This record gives sequence, C-alpha cells and structure tokens, in this order.
Amino acid sequence: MQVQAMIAERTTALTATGFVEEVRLVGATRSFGRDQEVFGEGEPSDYVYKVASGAVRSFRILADGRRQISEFHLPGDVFGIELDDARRIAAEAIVEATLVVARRSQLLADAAGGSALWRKACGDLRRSQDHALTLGRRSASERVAAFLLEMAERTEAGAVLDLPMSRQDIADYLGLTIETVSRTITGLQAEGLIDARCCRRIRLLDKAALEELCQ
Amino acid sequence: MQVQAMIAERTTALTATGFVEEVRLVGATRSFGRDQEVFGEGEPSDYVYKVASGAVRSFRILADGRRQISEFHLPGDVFGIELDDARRIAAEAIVEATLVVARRSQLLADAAGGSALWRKACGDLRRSQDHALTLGRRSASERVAAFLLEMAERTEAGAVLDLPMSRQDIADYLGLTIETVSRTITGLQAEGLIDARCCRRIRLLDKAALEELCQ
DNA sequence: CGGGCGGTTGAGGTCAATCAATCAGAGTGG
DNA sequence: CCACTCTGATTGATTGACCTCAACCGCCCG
Repeated sequence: MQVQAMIAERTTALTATGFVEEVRLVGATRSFGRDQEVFGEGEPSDYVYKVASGAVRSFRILADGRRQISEFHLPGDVFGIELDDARRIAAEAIVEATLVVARRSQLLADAAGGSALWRKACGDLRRSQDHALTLGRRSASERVAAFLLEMAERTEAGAVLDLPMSRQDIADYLGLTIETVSRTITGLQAEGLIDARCCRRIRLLDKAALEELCQ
Repeated sequence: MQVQAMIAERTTALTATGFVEEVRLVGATRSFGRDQEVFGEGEPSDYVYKVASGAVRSFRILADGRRQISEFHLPGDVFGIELDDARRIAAEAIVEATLVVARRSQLLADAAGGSALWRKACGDLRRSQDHALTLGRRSASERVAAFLLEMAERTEAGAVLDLPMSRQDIADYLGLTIETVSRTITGLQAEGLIDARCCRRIRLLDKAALEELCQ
C-alpha cells in the first residue's frame, strides 16, 4: 500500500485573526481500508499524519469496551501528534483513506513549524473544550444538532452533508447510543429541521433552528 | 490590588519523557477574592496568568445558564492563553487567589518559549481529551473517582485531599448535578473507599479501588 | 433464497435529574 | 445566650431522558 509519491504542501486557513500558516507535512502517502488501524494505543508515536482523502477517527476505549471518539479527521487535517513517545489515543480509517505520513522528529525539528504547531494544538484544544461542553451539558438533540453543524462547517458543505461515519461512530463521538442518535435524527426530521432520507446524506433544512438548539 | 513585585520563575516538571521546561511567566502579581472574575467571555485576551496561590476555574456558560467547567487551575498552572483575540472561556477565582499576570504579546514573542508553549498546549489538550472521555462515557461514581484521583495527583497530596472547590463546581466539572455528586461521595464513603466527613477534606482510603473504578 | 450489515422502531428498565425538605455551620444581632 | 438568617451540603421522593434488549426493515451480495 506504500505509494512512493512525495508530497510537499503549504496551505493557508482562515481563522478569526486572518490567514495563518498551517502545519506543513512532507512524506509518502499510504492508503488505508475501511476500519483499518492507523495506529493503536500504546504504540510508539513516531509518525504524524495528514488526511489527503477519506476520513479517520481518533478514540479511546475503556476496559469494558466503551468507546469515546475524541475527533474526526477530515481531508486537510493533521493528526497523530503526541507529546509522549507512546500513543494514548488510537486511530482508524472510517472509510477508504489516503494519508500523508511524516516522521514526528522531522516535524518537531522544523523550527519554522514551531508557531504553526502551537496554533494547531490550540485549535485542537478549543475543539476538545467545545466537545467537553457538549458531552457534559447538552441534551441528545442538542448534541446531534451541534454535530451536524460542526460537520457542515468543517466540510464547507452547503445544506447537503455527506457523512463518512456510521451511526455508531456518531454515537461514540456524542456520548450517546446508536439508538438515541437514530431516534434523535428522526425527531429532527419530524420537526422539519433536517432531511435524512438517505442515512449518510443529510440536508440541513433550517440551520438557524439548529443553531438555536445549540445556543 | 496591583502588587508591584516582579517575579521571574523558571520551573521544571516531571513528565513521561523526563524533565522539560515549563512556560515561564514574568509579571506583576494580583489578588482576587472568592468568586471574583479574572476575565469574562468575549473580553480581549491580552493577558495570561499563572496561579501563585489559591485556585481558579475556567468555564463556559450556555444561554440558559448551564455551566461546564473545563479546567481547574492550581498553584503553578498557567492559564488564559488563547489563540484568538477574544476570550471564548471565562475564569473566576474559586478561593482567595494570587496570580502572576503577564502580557500575551510578551509571552508569544519569547522565542525560547515556543517549544514550552506547544508542550503546554499538548498537555492541556490531553487533559481535555481525558475529560471528554469521562463526560462522554463514564458513570457518576466513575466520574467522581476520576476527579478525586486527578486532584490527588495534581496537588501531589498523599491520602488527604483538601479541595478548594464547592460541590457545585465539582458537579459542573463532571457534568452532573450537585445532588448526584453529594450522593456519589456518600456512596463511596459507605463502600469504604473514601472518608469525607468534612465536606472539602477528603481522605482517599483505597486508591487502588478508586483506580479500578476508572479502569 | 438466505444471511449479514447498517439503520430504525418499540417496550421496558435504569440512572441521574428534578423538586423539595432537612441539616450543619458561620455569621449577625437582640 | 438564643433566635434568626444564609449558605453549602445532604437526603428523600418522584420524574424523565436515555439506555437496554429485541424485533424489524431495506439493501447488498453470494
């Protein structure tokens, strides 16, 4: 699966403060099949990754099998950067995905990347804190609404959202069960906020009402 | 309340990878009373803080008043660093606290601080992800056990823990209600895992069992 | 046709929230 | 000293949101 193409990227992103440099990643690309492990908990964290296509989930699992997905990684996202030498979080491809792989040591040695790395960590921290607010204080329908809006924003999709992940993935991201996610989606549809006739293709009919739900 | 003493600190911390430099902060100290606001949501994020004594909570509030505490800051902790110019998270003193205050611009300009800043952000991210796991997938007693162990570890207390925060603060950190926190603590006491006869002084009688609860 | 997979729907159970009362301690003032 | 209030915490009774268990549906594939 090792593709020998070398890829150099320099991209920019719009934030509240304007255009800032993103983390650059140079390396080979590798393909991963659906549900294939990118790295597991406890493994050495020697490599970092960037999604070229497809989608990836980062997650932790408790001893009895309960799973919490901490992040979904979409095209353009860098992931797998750890402070420690051993991974605390595992990652799997959600669908067929191609990833750019780079050595961690190389990324860290890159002096120019220092500020970009910090910015990325801050951005991830912010999203994780938003996530914690959702998990700690929002109801099921608020969680699903927040999830749909987050995905719409991140994929820069208009009204129509094509989700790469299953209901189980959504449930494990939102701290719910698959049945509750399903029922909630049906409920939002009954209220006319979304159209989810195809499972993974969801049309946001009333964004304002969804945002109202999230407050 | 402005104290003109200048404080320069250079501290080290033990991590899994060994001793690493912490974020250094130089500035004046300021005192804050119980429940006094350090900064509010939406304010400019011009300053960063370090706890010299006391304790601080960082939190977000939903429109209807639900509150999620994202972090407790204890002596030695640096907080209030934001990527954006406007704060997304508010902070208040939990008890009488003295804080070292520094300009954000100065901190960011400090080139040597680049790596330390990144490490700090990574550490915060890790804790936020642990927090999300707790909020998303753990039961009330598991949450309280995890909280007590986290506090014991961070204060480097032995078996006896002196908590600066109220039950309401604990509830808002753990995504529970004050009643559930109270009942859970009573339950852990009944099982002989802790001794909580004084509200905020909790003795951990069986750390192994508490850790078992968290898995 | 049967079987597997992802998703939906239904019925009933459970854990934590809600609503409400009580308690303990600190402070206040007569 | 006692009565009173106020605050933080605990306890009790009940409710309700979400979980659990189970059946079912639609689709794809062999």
